[in-house]
Amino acid sequence: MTVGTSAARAQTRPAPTLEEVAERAGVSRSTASRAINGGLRVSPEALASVEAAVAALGYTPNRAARSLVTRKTDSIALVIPEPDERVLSDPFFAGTLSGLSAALQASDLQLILLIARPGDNARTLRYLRNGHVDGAVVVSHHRDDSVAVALLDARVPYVFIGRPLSGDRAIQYVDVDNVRGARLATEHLISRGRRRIATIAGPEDMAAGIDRLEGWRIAMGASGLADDAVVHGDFTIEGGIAAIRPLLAAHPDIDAIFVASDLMAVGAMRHLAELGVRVPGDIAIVGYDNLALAATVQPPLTTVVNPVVAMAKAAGTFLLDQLSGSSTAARTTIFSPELIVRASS
Amino acid sequence: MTVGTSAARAQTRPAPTLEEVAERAGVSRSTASRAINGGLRVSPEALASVEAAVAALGYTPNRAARSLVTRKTDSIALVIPEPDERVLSDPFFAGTLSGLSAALQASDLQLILLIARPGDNARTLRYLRNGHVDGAVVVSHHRDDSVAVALLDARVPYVFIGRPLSGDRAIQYVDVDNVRGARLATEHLISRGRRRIATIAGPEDMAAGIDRLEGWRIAMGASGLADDAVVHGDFTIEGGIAAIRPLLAAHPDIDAIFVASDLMAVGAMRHLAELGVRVPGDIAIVGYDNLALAATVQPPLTTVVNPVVAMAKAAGTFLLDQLSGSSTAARTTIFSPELIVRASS
DNA sequence: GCAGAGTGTGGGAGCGCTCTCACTTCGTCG
DNA sequence: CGACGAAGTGAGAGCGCTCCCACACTCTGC
Repeated sequence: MTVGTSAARAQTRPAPTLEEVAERAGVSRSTASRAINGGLRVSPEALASVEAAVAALGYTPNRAARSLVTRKTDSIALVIPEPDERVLSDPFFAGTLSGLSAALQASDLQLILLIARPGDNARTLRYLRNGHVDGAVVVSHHRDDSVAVALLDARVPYVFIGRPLSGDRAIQYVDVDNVRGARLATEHLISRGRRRIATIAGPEDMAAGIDRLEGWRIAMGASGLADDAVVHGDFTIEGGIAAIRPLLAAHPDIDAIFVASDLMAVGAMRHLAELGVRVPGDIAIVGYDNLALAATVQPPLTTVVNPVVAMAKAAGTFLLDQLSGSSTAARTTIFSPELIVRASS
Repeated sequence: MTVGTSAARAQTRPAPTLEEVAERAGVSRSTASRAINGGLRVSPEALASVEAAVAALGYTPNRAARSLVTRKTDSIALVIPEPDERVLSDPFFAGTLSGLSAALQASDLQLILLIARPGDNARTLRYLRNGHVDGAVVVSHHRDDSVAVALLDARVPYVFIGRPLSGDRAIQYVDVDNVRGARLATEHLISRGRRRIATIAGPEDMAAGIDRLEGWRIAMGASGLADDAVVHGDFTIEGGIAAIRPLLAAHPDIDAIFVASDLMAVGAMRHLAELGVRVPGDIAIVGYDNLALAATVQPPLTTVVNPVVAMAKAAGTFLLDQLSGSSTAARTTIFSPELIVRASS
């Protein structure tokens, strides 16, 4: 009987190596390796006995050793600039994670969360370019993402989720057509007979903010309506609440508001209710994003679908394609927005 | 002039190695390694010249090579059982991530998101125990987390966030005292003169659901009040909405509800409003979690603070301690809940 | 004066894996 | 029937790093 078989030695018992698997299977390390990695050029018998040995030993390839020779890490980074609560508590973030992990499920890639601290961009970039990850998905938020350009130079496969704003170079991204979404929303209000349509726009340093404002302007201009009733918010409920008072003060005659995010729309509706303004009776409201919230507020909110999960999934799939080499062409995918009409308009 | 210096060769230019750093610094690989890893037993001159070489070359140690010999991966996993939207879109999840990444900021540890697919537990466990990560933080949700026990056996340092339900063995976790929180909430309602206090409890297979129900029972029992008005929800808005009708049908005389989550409380309040029931006039409401939402609904919701970020931070710090060897004793940390009184009660 | 401790340094082994290459054993065709 | 390719295999090198060890060399104290 062996001494200290389980308790005493458990903490130091090393993970089984390929060598051990090979020995147990009665083949060479080379054959064992081939058997494990797809089984090409391996006889059925050898394959079977290696598989049995793997199962018996509970073998998992040592990622570090493999990575050292293949120069791949089997992991990709989800880069999140600005680790403030704004990003993480953002409802989109959860969707991004869902979609991305769904896309990665079939593959053996690990998802590494790379939270880029504001000041420490250099560190993040160094990490990305020195071969620690095989690819990167960047959640784009603000204008100054120097990450983008650096990624291009580093030749690391990447995709942005959301059009990055940093300049002129061709960057691969997945996004939804926010201009068109805002146009749909605004045209819907116009078709309902509204004429004095204001907008609570998003931040001016975010692509979604800019594009949705532009879509509203285009729709208003196309119908010959004035596009002067604009106030900016920060995409939060509080921002929506805060926007209402100045908007009504400057434009008391408005009969509809296109709000660039559901959260802001909810805030706006709440404040309007307090002021005794009826929705949609006095003012019709259309939001954006189609959060779960939109269906459950009173009145249910007309809104534009923001297909975050699908976008993230597409980003993941695209990255996978790049990594497998089946697609090397730069590509951007633009999803189509969809209007969901509910009682608020 | 060299041919193809940047464009042509950029994509294949290998990352600088320690060997190159050493050569450039005029020292041996050993000395360079020592200089990079803390600088012990290295002369100031050697240290300086290595540092200069590192900067000049933009050197980053190859993690795989290092990991191969040190048998550490410098990464920890955040394990998330059940990758359905329930978990990821959970507001706590964002908080967990925030807290954890805050705790890890100072260290060089990478955060790997390990999303455990329901059926594929074996794969997750194998990943965890075969040395792919140095430690794990597990977001505990449901009763059957076999992950817990396996982690114990695997001797991988770990912490659970939220008390795991899987059985009798001593498991290290960080949690908030949900029993006490529920008691605080219920006692508050009693002190306000309410006597027929119902509860919308959480799922019976989650620690938070169980504990908050128990806290309510204890408080009710201590005051000699009947603890029969119980209905279960799933911690979502929809769950709160759905709970109201059966609750009122079975107990039409209730004058208060302790709702085990803010989301359910919001749903409940919304449905009560539709039924013409006044809050807090007819029925007082207390929620749980203190989400941002709680402060902005009408009426603002009395609730109990659930310090998710702090808990995650504590979990991260604890894990760090374990990894550095400064603390090996099993430990559980229980945070104190705090009642926030607003207009709904 | 010299043993002993302490300090800085370089050489070399080896972590666990993949991959190239050489080898054997077939089947198949001219 | 010899030549050739294809298929299956194993030996060996080496990825970039850390760490052990041997080797100088300097400094102390008797």
